[in-house]
Amino acid sequence: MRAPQERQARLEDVAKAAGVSRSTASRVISGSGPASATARDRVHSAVRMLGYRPDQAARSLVNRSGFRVVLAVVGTSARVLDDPYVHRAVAAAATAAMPYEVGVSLRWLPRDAPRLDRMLDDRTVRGVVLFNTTEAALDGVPSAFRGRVVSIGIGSRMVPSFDVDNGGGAAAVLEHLYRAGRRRIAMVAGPAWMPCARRPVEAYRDLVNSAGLPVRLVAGDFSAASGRRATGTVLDRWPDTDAVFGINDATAFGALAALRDAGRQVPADVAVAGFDDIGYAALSAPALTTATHPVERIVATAVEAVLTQGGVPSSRVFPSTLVRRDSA
Amino acid sequence: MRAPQERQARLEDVAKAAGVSRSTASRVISGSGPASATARDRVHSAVRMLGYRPDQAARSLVNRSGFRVVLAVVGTSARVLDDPYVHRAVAAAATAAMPYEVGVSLRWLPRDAPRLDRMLDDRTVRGVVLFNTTEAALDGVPSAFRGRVVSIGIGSRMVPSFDVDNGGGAAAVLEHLYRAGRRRIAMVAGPAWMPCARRPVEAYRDLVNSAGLPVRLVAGDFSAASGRRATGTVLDRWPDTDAVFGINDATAFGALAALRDAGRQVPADVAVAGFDDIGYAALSAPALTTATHPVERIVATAVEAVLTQGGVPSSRVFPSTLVRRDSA
DNA sequence: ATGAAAGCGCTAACAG
DNA sequence: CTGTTAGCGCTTTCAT
Repeated sequence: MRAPQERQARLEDVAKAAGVSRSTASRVISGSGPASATARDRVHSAVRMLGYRPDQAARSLVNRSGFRVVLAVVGTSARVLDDPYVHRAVAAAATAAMPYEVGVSLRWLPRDAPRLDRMLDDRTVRGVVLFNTTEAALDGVPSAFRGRVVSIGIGSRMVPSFDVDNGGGAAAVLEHLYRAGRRRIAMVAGPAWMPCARRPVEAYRDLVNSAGLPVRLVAGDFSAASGRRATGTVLDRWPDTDAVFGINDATAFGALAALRDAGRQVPADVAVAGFDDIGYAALSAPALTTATHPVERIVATAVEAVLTQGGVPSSRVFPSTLVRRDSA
Repeated sequence: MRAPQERQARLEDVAKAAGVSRSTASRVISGSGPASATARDRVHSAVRMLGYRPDQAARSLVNRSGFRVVLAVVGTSARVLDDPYVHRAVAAAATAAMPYEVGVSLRWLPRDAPRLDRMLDDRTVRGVVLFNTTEAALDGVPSAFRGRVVSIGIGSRMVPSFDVDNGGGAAAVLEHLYRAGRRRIAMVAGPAWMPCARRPVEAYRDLVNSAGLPVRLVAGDFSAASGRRATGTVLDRWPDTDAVFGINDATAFGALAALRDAGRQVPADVAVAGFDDIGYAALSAPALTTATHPVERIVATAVEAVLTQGGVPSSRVFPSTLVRRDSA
């Protein structure tokens, strides 16, 4: 309802309109400190009347609070930032942070030296969202920063975790393969150092152990190229493999390519399944069987947790469900 | 070289160390206003000595400059933000903006009412990068904001443009199809309202006109689903089509799926080509022939242009080159 | 060319 | 519960 061409209302304008002091107005608006019910009402309606929006720069200055969220991706090289999964996450974060009037930055955190403290004592940084984090990186979070760091992946006492139930999702995929009669199932895993790739591997071990199947495990790096390479290795070492489970969809696409190169029919000769259910999964030839990964919701929740200093954020696991298509 | 556990140096510390006043130090550091050579040297070395970094919040407050870059994507619905192309762009922007200590926000701009002014008088916004913009949206940029708005796509006198040479890239792809003997080439275009999809269509018209080929043009919306649908339409209307050119790779993947459904061999019966050279282009069956689109470089250049208020940014066109694979 | 002084808009003691 | 006062760190007139 504010006249369009006027100068932005300041706190002082609100206070004047409400007939209170700046301090009272500030207390009401920021929700910290006491205020009478009447003062509260009058300030709130003045805010609405004037279309007042607090100046974030001024707030940052006095609170030393920072005005951007950093997505810190742990990895062995800066190329981890090229991953479509990371891209989706950044877009989701930038969208989720929009209403808070804070921006998002993207940064590679070297696995060998995940120096989080340097990032956290940067006054421009309001919070950090960790990706693919390791125990070492989590241990490097000083307790003074509790609540300003969250993790998409494993967490710690200090750092709440927001993650997909990739153990459950992987189990669902593997069970599907098993029920379809597959008995010589290979898995292309992620890098061994990556904690978030562990639960799917555990799900795989659980299945092969309990069903008495052979273990056929090869490491990849989440990329399609590595899926292709690793699947080549699988076919060399265990030519009678009848299913390949990729740690993610990109890996599975690489598997499809390798099987095509080798002249194997999918799913007739070899079934293939992935994880994530990215857009292209419905378009590959054959369309990819996989499990869902609600990246957007997870990231949005994590970003809001780090931005909402109010409630202490608590960890949360997001379900993953099987998506049956043609490849398995 | 600064001791790690000390409080961040302020401008006052620098001034003291350099033996000058805060004003002089400020002038030297921000590079505006006069300063003697000696003062300059002393301030610069004090900065280095103390590891001084200006407090962006304080700067924002006094300069009213803003501390985030908004990527504004024009489209008919908020789902335009789901596009992988947009995701890559956001990630690239967040990376490019990192050293400037500013974050990135992502926002949908309704095609019907691209209200840019609301965004530009938001004090938290340092600059805006437009995506898929229309002439109407560009006309809505007040001249007061010259230099604070750049466009990935078409530009205007007020708004510099950074874009791939998609006309040239499309021409290269089409020429490749023609040289391979294709004479009944269909194109799946983008939405008619989208200016950035026009030049490839012009390239298509140029080829069919000059070579006397039939015009087979169907609209899509950049999605794989639309590519699949549109290719179905093409096959219905012109069953003897021997090539399909998609406005982007996603569209081309949809075309591959449609042709598979229809039992056509690619490239034997029908050649398929796309545009963008995204990661999966090398993995589809068959691998997709396409043209490059250096999104990361384009976005990084645009973001730096909007952040570097110094030089008036000038428009720039980035080359696109043919990538021959198996589908055409 | 340089320094003193006055804010940018907000929050947080501290009295009342 | 409320108002007064003093800054947060920086830039920028305005004298000198």
